Amino acid sequence: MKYSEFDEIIPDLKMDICRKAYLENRDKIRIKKEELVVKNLGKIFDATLEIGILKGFQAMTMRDLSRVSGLSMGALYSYFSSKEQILTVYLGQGRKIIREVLERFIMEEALPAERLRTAVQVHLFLTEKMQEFFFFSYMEAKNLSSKERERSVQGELNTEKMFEEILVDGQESGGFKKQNPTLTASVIKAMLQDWYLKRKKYAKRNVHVDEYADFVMAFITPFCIHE
Amino acid sequence: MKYSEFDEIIPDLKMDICRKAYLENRDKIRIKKEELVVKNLGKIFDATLEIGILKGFQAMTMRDLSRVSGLSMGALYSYFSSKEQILTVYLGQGRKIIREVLERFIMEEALPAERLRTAVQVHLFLTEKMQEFFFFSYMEAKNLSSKERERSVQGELNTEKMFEEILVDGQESGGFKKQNPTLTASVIKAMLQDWYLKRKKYAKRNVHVDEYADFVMAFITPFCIHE
DNA sequence: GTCTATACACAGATAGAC
DNA sequence: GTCTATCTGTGTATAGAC
Repeated sequence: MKYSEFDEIIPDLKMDICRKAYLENRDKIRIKKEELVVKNLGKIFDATLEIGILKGFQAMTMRDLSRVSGLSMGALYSYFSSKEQILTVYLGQGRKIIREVLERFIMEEALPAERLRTAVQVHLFLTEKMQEFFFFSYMEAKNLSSKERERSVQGELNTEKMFEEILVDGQESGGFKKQNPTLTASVIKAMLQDWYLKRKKYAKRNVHVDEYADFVMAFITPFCIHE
Repeated sequence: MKYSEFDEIIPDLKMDICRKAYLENRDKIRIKKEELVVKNLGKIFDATLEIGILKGFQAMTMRDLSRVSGLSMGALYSYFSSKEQILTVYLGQGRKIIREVLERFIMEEALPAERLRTAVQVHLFLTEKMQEFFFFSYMEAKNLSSKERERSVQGELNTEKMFEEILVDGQESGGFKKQNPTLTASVIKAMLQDWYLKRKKYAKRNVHVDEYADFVMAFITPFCIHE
């Protein structure tokens, strides 16, 4: 699969986050017209991401957010009861959407070697599509409440677990070399994270996500798979 | 080399940072007794690191810093003229010390394969020894002034460049497989960064830094070196 | 539903006593 | 050199007009 194909298949994730955020927080949001809420949540989340990436969530003021989103301070507080809640809801819903997409794509493949390739590709393609969100999410995880932070860490561990299972499966059903699957999954994940944490570096070097995916596969193959 | 050996050879880096910070900022620091300044800079930097890791530098207040460091607000401001300056001086001096140590250890080796192993080990050992500093430095780089942030990015690129040079050298003088040295250096660095960014995860799994170093070498060897 | 104006708390920074 | 007390700006959050 190429990124261009993936990009066409995948739905509008931004809007999904907003709609899900509305549905799960209807009781807390004072505004009632669904269309309006979804539209304004979009403005709020976009602005949060933009400012948050630039100077961090803590340093973002509600006045900043008001200015960039185009909503007044008063309006913002009829969607969220606190600044902290914006972060919690945004990152929480994003995490759910991401998990859904990852699971949907990766479950399709049967052979371990193909599942490994697909997992690497889908992970990279998804982080390419939502690079800013992933970056922001990574950097701001520590500012979440301990309960939410725990969930965030767990989400990362699940991704790693998925790679570990593919590796164990490959070792058992043949074709994969014997190695420590936990550590291997861990460093594969580190390579994938570099793509969204250092996006600008790769852009400057004109490395396309398809090229990076191929490279990562070429790198891990001689260690993981008999040839 | 084992981490335990490295740990014994290496000087007291914390104190080096404080002493260097004093020497380069004598004009800006209102206190004049060297011994006293170095001691109090130690308290200030330790407290900054402790609070900064917990909730981020932006969220740390000068009152927090006063409480944890044991110095009054007034005293803090006779060492630094602003909160921002504490970050700039601390990260800047840390970066210099780190570069010195890296260069000193890695220049010793002659053969590319040995230099690669040493570079991996020294990098991991250094980040193990100063894990909190590296973590903090990574997370707070975006809060630096644009000039200082540029230096920070450049520091990372230099590390990568070092790996790239070892790889190119190995390819030219034989023994290393032909591959893209820039991308290879990039993912090696990603694996090394994971060690200090996810320190707690590895601690929970009882993975020692020596084991991780061996694993990283085992992982990159079949891709980089003819066997 | 959205706005402006404002309350109130707390941040960074400084003055001046000791 | 270090402290306490205090100034002043800015932050989050709300009240109430439209």
